[in-house]
Amino acid sequence: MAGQRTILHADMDAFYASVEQRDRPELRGRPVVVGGAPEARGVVAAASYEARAFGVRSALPMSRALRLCPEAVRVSPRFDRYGEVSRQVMAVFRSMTPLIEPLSLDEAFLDITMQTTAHGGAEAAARRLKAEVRRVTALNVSIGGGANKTVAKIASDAGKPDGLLIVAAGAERAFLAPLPIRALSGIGPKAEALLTAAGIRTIGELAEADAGQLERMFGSRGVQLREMARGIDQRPVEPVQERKSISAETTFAHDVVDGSDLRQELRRLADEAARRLRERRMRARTIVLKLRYSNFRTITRRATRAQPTDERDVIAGEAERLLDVVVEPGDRFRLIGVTCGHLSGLEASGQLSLWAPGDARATPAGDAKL
DNA sequence: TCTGGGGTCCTAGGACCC
DNA sequence: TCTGGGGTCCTAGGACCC
Repeated sequence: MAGQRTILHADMDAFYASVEQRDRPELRGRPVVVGGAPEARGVVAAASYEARAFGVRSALPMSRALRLCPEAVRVSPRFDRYGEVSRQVMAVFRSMTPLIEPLSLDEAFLDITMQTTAHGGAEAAARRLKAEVRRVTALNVSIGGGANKTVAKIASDAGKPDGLLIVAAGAERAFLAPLPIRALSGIGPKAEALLTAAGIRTIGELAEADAGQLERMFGSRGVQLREMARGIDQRPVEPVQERKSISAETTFAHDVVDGSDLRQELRRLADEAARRLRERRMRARTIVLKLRYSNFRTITRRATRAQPTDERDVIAGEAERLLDVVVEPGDRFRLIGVTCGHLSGLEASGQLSLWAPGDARATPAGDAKL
């Protein structure tokens, strides 16, 4: 049995919106919404706390967000910029422990089990991290801590914004019990609806639920969910994770019927995917074409090749072949995309290559997945 | 109100082999 | 005349996360 661990979950507050407010002082104190234009069918990628007061949330259609909050300033995302700031933040985390697992540009797990004593406890360590992130980036980070990932993650959410909440050893189950099931990572709209229909609304009720019933509802995941609800979670913090796919997709501002328009965008996406494959010194064996019809029905079609590739023309050719099989005259599409999967490093496909820092999702440079 | 773009993981069925 | 079991690879769709 592993001993008691100390896991932190660090999560930047309203990250993209906060970076914009920091970089553009005229935006401070105002509702800021980062995301695509409403005319281009954009959605909200991040909303400042001023905007959240109007009910604006991530993933909301931008048209609706701006109706909820007409005085909001919409800002197009600058992912390169967020990436730069992310690297600074991850470097701060890494200065405390090498055991960090980035989950996105603005979020990471840290295993500080070995550092806790030296820092005078988990709370002191978290306080130090918050101060250092603020010093380096002038941004706020919320930190949650506890015996495992589930507890740490929910604790960081519970403390937001600018939060710091450490759940004491032994108090996990009592901490989780009153919270809604939706607070658990892994329970989305569908699972929530199923559980609610079964009379299960809180994490505490999930912890007490019948194992057989959960297994019928969710398969093997059902029992895992109940364990999480009981505050039990042995998943390690994994600093290095292999990238499994690279994708590029476009939602058209207006539905597309014309085949040559589809083809043109598809070639552009293939080019983009190929470029990113080469950047990471990787090759793909599977090419996946993704199409979303105007009625939102989404299909995928894939082709697996004997040899991995990073060539634009090969990727485009496979994707176009799949497109020809699927598209019927008169079909209307709102999205087209390409995914390259079944990835291998160059050395695995017969070429000499040194270890490439871009290969892993988490790297020493703090390159979170983009 | 009309739904992004980047990902991960899981399930289930079919082909094929021994 | 009826019909194994295990393993691997592949495909399509869906739930979920940030």
